[in-house]
Amino acid sequence: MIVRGAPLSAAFYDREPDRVARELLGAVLSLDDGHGVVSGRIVETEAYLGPHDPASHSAVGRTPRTWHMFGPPGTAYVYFIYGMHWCVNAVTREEGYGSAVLIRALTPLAGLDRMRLRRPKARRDADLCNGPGKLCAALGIDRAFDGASLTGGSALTVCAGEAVPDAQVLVTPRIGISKAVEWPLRFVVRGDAR
DNA sequence: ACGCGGATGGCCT
DNA sequence: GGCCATCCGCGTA
Repeated sequence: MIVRGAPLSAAFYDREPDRVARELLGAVLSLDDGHGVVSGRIVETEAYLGPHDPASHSAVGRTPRTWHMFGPPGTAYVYFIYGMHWCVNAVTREEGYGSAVLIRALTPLAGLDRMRLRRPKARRDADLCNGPGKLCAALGIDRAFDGASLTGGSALTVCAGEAVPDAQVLVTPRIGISKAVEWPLRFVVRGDAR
């Protein structure tokens, strides 16, 4: 069975973040930690448009924390939040612009045994990766991957998967933010995330 | 099935 | 000093 195609290219990411967020649904995020591959199908994303988007980290400018959000398209921007969680983004548009897509949920595909070890509190497999902090814990994504390329050549990659038809895509406002709360920039595969 | 609050630490003002 | 692009457990129903 084919669950994973070629890595998505820099050209894929070098477009408007909402477009990339929509098309990232169905793609496969995978991390090879040297013992094997841990991966999941992307089922929830959010677009952060850039410096003019009040909810975007890039709105504060290029600081040490937000540095890699201004990197070239296809870069991983990984940040630490609430004193204990990591979250991973895929940088979009041209280098220096500052837009990205937050990966919010995965359906586990491979390496479930390793995910369970890293997420002992998950009672069901469905709870392994159904949140931005949870999926980073399950895959073992942390500061070490901030600035890594997702387009191949690093241990963390995003590969083509089965396309998700429009009829299965739900668009809603973004979650957990306090600015620009109405903007419809969250993309969810119906019935698959949350 | 909800809603609420505590944990926990780095970063910007 | 205050604010987080969160998660989890506990309370009420």
